[in-house]
Amino acid sequence: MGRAPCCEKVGLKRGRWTTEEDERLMKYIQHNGEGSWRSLPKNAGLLRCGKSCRLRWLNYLRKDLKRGNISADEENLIIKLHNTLGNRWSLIAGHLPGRTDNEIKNYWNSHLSRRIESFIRRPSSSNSQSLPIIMDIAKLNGEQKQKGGRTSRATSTKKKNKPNIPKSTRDRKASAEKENALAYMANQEKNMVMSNNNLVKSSSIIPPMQQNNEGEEVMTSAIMSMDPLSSERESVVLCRSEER
DNA sequence: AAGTGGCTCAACCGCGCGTCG
DNA sequence: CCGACGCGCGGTTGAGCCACT
Repeated sequence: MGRAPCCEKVGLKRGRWTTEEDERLMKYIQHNGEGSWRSLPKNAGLLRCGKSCRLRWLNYLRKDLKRGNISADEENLIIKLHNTLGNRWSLIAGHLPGRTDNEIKNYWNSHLSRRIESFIRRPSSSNSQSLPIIMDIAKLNGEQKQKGGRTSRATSTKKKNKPNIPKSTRDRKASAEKENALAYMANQEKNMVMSNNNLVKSSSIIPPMQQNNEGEEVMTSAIMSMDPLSSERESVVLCRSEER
């Protein structure tokens, strides 16, 4: 049983888009507007899945897209937003005009996460460009689920049929390194909370969501900055997310 | 020059949510 | 109320490029 596929995949084209397909899609949307993605390919004469058309339009063909490198300002904003929003790339993208969620997600995975990992691996290095370590108390408490709204894929029960087994030795190595890094980060984060018990008595005491003066629920998170010249924790700031 | 590994990013996949009949 | 449908989202994949040996 299960859910019907989003579209009939038999006979549909996949992979890279050709310029001809791009033009066809752009022309169609210019005349008919966005939406109705399911019927769009048929109406536009494209041998593509509706989803594929939507993705191509949103991530590549839209006029308001900003191409080129992510600026330092944008990068800082991404880091800040990722702290408050987590892996909610579409929300983060909403704060960065002309950038797509896919672009930000890729940038995070290929640039920023690696930089954060490498910084943590060398906490006493003299790298003054190092990023602040940003962490979320809710995650330490094992409370990753957000309240209401769309649930994060990370928390969903996925991979029933597809165990995450890397195929090549290269992939296995990368996977193992990533796991080591994540375990290390988790350990570091726990130590941070424990070693700053003036502010955080115990991660289990601080609720992941707290109420503000208006009675609204807000997420509490801790931003910990580390002096690159010292292995000591320099400061700990409790902050609240802007919106939830 | 050929082989290998690392990186980037466009595209795909699968699932959750909102809407509608 | 319930199920089907369409959309949107986040995670993952893999082709292509580049650097290094």
